[in-house]
Amino acid sequence: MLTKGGCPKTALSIKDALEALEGRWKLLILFSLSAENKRFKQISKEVPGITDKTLSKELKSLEANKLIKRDVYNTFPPTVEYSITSHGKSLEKVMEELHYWGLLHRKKIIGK
Amino acid sequence: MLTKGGCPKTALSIKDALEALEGRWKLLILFSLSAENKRFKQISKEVPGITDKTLSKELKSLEANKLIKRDVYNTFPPTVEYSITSHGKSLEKVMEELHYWGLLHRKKIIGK
DNA sequence: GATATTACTTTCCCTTTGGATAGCGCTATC
DNA sequence: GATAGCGCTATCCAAAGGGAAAGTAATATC
Repeated sequence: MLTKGGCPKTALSIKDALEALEGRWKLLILFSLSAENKRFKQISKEVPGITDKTLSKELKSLEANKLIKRDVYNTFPPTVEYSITSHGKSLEKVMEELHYWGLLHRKKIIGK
Repeated sequence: MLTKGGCPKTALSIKDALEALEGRWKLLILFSLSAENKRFKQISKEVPGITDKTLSKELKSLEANKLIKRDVYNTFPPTVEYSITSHGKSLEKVMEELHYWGLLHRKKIIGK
């Protein structure tokens, strides 16, 4: 195990990560954007249960942390395209591990 | 990339994982317990900022998901020992990846 | 007999979150 | 000229979350 259990410095960096990703939406939004660039409405359709207000807030937070990029095109009706940044892509492994663990967890606890 | 971006089934398992781990405390508690078994007060000291009420609630949720185990010894004052289960240990890789990403994120965004 | 100890639970209260709904600005379509 | 489309923002209000502080049980210690 590379991650030393209980080490305070390690705990701090885990805390940093959790703060940037807090809530139940951010990783799901990032995951949806990791497939392809999307517009606001598209994301809201692909992330079930999220409201416009919350989505708008989450997107701002993700942008502030440079995990996604926002491009506005001067058209009508407005076109706003969101894309994942390289920093956002660096979360791929985290999402992968979460994915594997989620499967395991469902088998073990949820879906018995 | 093994995790296919945008795949709905993958998104579902990520959602499962997020639901079991939601909030900013659970992973930190698990991380602290991954070093050694601990009692209530010890945990509350090692997870800075958490209140008794919240810790109590989080521990219950972790136990319900079989991520930790709770052992009560019939002593006075009471002794209650918490330990991580094998299912909890299966989160090691998630924590590792979060740790690495947290370091990266701090370098890139927080600590400039 | 006052105090400390542990692992909580309870109460009070304030802040944050989150849903529902409506609206705006401009164009194209019916 | 009514309506739909997009990407939000604003408002209102109910519900949930979370902190502070005190209480409890039984024993040991001073």
